[in-house]
Amino acid sequence: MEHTPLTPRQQQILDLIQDAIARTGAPPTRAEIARTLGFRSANAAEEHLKALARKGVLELVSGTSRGIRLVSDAVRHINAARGTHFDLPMTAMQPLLLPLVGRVAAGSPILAQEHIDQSFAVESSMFPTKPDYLLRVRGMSMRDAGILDGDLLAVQSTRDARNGQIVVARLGDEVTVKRLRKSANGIELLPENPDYPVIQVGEEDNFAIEGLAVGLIRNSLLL
Amino acid sequence: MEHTPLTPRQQQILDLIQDAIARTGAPPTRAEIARTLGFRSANAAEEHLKALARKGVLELVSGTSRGIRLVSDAVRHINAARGTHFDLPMTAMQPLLLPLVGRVAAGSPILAQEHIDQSFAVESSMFPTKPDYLLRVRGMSMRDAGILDGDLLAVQSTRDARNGQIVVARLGDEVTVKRLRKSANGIELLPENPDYPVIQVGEEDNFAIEGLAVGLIRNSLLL
DNA sequence: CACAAAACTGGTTAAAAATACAGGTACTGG
DNA sequence: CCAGTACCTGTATTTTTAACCAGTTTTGTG
Repeated sequence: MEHTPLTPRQQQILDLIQDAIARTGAPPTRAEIARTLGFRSANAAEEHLKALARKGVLELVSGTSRGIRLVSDAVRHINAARGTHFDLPMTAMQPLLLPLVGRVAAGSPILAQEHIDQSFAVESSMFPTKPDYLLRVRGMSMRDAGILDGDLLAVQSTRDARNGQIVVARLGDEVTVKRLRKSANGIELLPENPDYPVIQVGEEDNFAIEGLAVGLIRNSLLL
Repeated sequence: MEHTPLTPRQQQILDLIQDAIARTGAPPTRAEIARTLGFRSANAAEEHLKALARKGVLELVSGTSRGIRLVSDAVRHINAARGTHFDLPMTAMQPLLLPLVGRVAAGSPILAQEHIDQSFAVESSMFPTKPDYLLRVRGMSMRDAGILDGDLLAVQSTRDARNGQIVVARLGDEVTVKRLRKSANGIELLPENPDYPVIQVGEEDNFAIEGLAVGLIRNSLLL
């Protein structure tokens, strides 16, 4: 059952399906195909799928959503997806594996246990300074600095921060992210949200700077 | 993510999902899970999925059929390891080289030329959906969503966005980042900053969704 | 030119699917 | 004993999706 060659358009549809599977883990719907290619009707996609099914490169499972099965023969390089991204030779980058440590208190500080959820590989050149770990931010006390609940803060372990920098600070057993202010009166930790109080650091507070915020990653942007 | 171990039942659900993907090429629906395990209500499956999502072994894509995404095994295995940071086994990660395209207008939109400044390698599992490029955000129109001037927005090229998602949209020659609102009255682009106006999309506006914001990287945090 | 296949637009309909809500049982740690 | 969690049943509602029908435009070919 040697297949009739595919038309360019049909090949495009097939590539799109492979790409969707690679991206999302599931085949696309008719409507998604149509939208991606700019069709104004899902029926255009439907007919293409039927044509591809007739030619034997895929199989349609009737009545089930996303019921498109690629026939194994059509297993080709998934990388020939979209021109915009491509895989990187393994040797080309210098990855750091940064542990993601448990959620930090950011509001009225909650204790943060040093529990490593998982790790992320990031390129060492991604941030101006090499971070040592990622910290999941809890709370909205730094909202106006664009640091939101759930964000991953890239932190460099250091005891040495300058005035005005955003730091990870420990107060007793609790860890918090704040802007540092050193003045004649002593040290203050400033939230970036008027709903939260400024923290005055006392002598007996068991205070320490744990690290310096050097970057931020947000992966919870999608609804 | 063995921080919370799975219950036997939850492990069973997870195995079932992997099996379904292996056999049919797509994740199962709630009803299919329920049927396979003999549940009389699909809601039982729904709740198991939510529990698994809370424990981080999978992700649920809201509103889409079969919207179950398994978090890559590789990532989970790495998590068992500890230490501050260390080099990554070559096989363990799948790096993407994302081009950083020129600045986007975010305020009163300025045109954005598609000029690739440089590229960044990121781990494909860093964001819930695979991005295609990074876009440097210009302006403060999305300030209250925590997207600031200079941030790198991870964008997936797609024409297909849901109501309320943050999109990269083109209006004529200009590119802008806004929250999408689709209603009976038509399409609106909402800024997340009261100082900026809501954009009503007209029929003749040469409007198109360029992509979907899936994540954010800020490397300008250091003073 | 004539004609067919390919490639669509536009609309309809019924099934499939997600998802919320309101319960109900069994077990477990404090 | 109580609260919390895991694990379910059953019902309901709204989207999403597949699938079909009836046309139109484009394109290649004899």
